[in-house]
Amino acid sequence: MKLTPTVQRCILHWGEMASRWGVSRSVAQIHALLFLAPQPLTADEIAESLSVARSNVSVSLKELQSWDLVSVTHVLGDRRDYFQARKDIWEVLAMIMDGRKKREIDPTVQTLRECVAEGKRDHETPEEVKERIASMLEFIEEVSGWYEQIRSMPRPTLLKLMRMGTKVAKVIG
Amino acid sequence: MKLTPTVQRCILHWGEMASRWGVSRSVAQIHALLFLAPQPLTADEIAESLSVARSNVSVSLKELQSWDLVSVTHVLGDRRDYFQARKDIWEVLAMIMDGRKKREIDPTVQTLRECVAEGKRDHETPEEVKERIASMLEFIEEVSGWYEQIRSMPRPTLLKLMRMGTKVAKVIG
DNA sequence: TTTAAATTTCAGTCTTTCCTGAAATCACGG
DNA sequence: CCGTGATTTCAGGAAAGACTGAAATTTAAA
Repeated sequence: MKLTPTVQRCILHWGEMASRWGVSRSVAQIHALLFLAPQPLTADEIAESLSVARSNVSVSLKELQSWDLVSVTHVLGDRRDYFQARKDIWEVLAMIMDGRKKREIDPTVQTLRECVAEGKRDHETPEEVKERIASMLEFIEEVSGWYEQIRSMPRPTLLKLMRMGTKVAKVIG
Repeated sequence: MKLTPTVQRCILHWGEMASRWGVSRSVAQIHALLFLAPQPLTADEIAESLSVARSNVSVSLKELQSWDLVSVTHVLGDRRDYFQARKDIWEVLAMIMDGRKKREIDPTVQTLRECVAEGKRDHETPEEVKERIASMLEFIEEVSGWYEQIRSMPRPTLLKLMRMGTKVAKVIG
């Protein structure tokens, strides 16, 4: 399947951004392709469109599925898997944030908790340093908690809030 | 300068997280070290504490300075540069977000705008795809705009808002 | 079953990024 | 303006990560 120059450009840019965020280029490009694609695609179509190895597509799709960004569908009378991406951008963002929280933030909170606990019986680390570690933990926990709350809000409410911008500040006085 | 096990653990964990976010391990470790350090450190002290090459420290410090996370100070009668990191975690987060917005989000908006413009005279890309690109652009612009607003709020207001959590929703009814 | 298509695994290779150490440059006191 | 110590630059090496292609496995139709 041949990509139009406009689509190519989006996919290429997406791939470049990805590497800056610790995501492999293939994964990002495949995600971009599926996000833009009007219909679900087979792994072979993806491999051909992006000129990457079929096996790479397989691994990358597994990765995208683990992030809940891509799912599999089937076509009657066709054994091949067809892949489609979430199309709702808000959902996409939520999936990515949930994933990063689970994979990076939560383990960091865990480690910091252990460091703080360790600090209790550690007499070589200066108090000031221990306090900074503790306040870092507190900070991450606070932001995490806020994220959970935001996450639980119905989308229209969140949108309304966002669109109020700084005006919410006036309401809460 | 010898690091205590607790401090080492924090620095090591920070370094590991960094690579998942597209930041080099050295940069992250140096940042962690300076963030925890009670006093400013010289480049040599940093190199020794973390067992990395002096030149690596130099480059990494430049990187951290470009993010406005680290600054230079001097000690009377000492020619060497002393480095210190921002200690206010909220400020640290703000610097990182500002930096990523400037380096990744803004160029992405630029590219998407060009893609949308290109789409006007492009007749091979399906309408549906063009629309998805346009809505992606709109989405990023909306979130960016919201970020700018939040960014302009005084910290106490932001904190109050955050701590209200889902309760703000009730206020705006 | 058997067979063939579809998919996945994985060892090896390639790329990219990071880091080092030597040399160059800079900065300041004498 | 020379010399010493501090800092930076940069070419090359090392490490990490990504990608490929062949072989193995799975799947389902015949």
